[in-house]
Amino acid sequence: MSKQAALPVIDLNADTPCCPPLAVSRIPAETAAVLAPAFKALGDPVRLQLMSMIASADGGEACVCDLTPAFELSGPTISHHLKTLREAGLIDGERRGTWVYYRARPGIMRQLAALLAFDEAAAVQPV
Amino acid sequence: MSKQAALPVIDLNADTPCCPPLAVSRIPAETAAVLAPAFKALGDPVRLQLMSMIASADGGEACVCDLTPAFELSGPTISHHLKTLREAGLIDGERRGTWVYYRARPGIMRQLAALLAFDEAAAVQPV
DNA sequence: CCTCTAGGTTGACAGATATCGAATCAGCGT
DNA sequence: ACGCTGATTCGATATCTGTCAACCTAGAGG
Repeated sequence: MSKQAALPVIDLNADTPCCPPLAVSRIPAETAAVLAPAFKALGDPVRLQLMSMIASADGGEACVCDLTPAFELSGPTISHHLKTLREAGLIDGERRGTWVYYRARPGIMRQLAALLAFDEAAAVQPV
Repeated sequence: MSKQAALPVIDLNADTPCCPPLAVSRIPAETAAVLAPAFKALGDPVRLQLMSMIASADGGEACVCDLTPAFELSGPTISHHLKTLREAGLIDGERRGTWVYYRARPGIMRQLAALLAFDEAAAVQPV
């Protein structure tokens, strides 16, 4: 990474309550355009596993050197998937010496989860 | 791969507690292969809006005749997106007379939301 | 029967994506 | 300096995806 001039990294960092659940009020087109790439990034089995390995890793971060051998895929391919997750705003990478560590961004994950909330309370929307 | 072996409709109906959150334990490859298509289906702005329009519709269902004119897209394109959502197990369609109505499947939505849960309790996993 | 309308299916096409090998970059050791 | 290792970027390619025009199907109503 090193330089991120016009990276499409999503700004939804953490505190933004952002959006009511999908099932409560219709998502505006702009919101959909911003959040869809995050779901898209999770829409690949490899990336979903990568995301889980990173988010559930001890210490909250995972080294690429531990992620790559977990799949029967080449290094460049894993790197590509990590880049996709990064550009979707789901993870954040940091180089420490020889190795690169990734950690999940809790804010956007909570937003996606909130968007998918589907309880009885959500069904009875507050007018 | 992805030559759609058997029925595309996902079996995760409602009651399956299924999986702990992404950030709690590493997702098995099989689970990722099953759930990734659902995220993938939500990874398009049009489908995300369609999903929201359907899930938040009055009575819990929406007519295609109301969905199509909400976008500047052709009928076949909307139909294609609805098929994608249906095959991902996110919605269910029913024809009543001339019109076709779609409604959201709460089970899989709750599963996806649970998978993305990311609270402090999840971060501090029980050893 | 026939016609009309609402949706879905098919075929085709441009653009995106997943994957790899080769090349490149970034640190750490000698 | 040099080489070694981990990670990313580049180039190429096969496949997938979003979109539309054209066509087909299901009901409703003559």
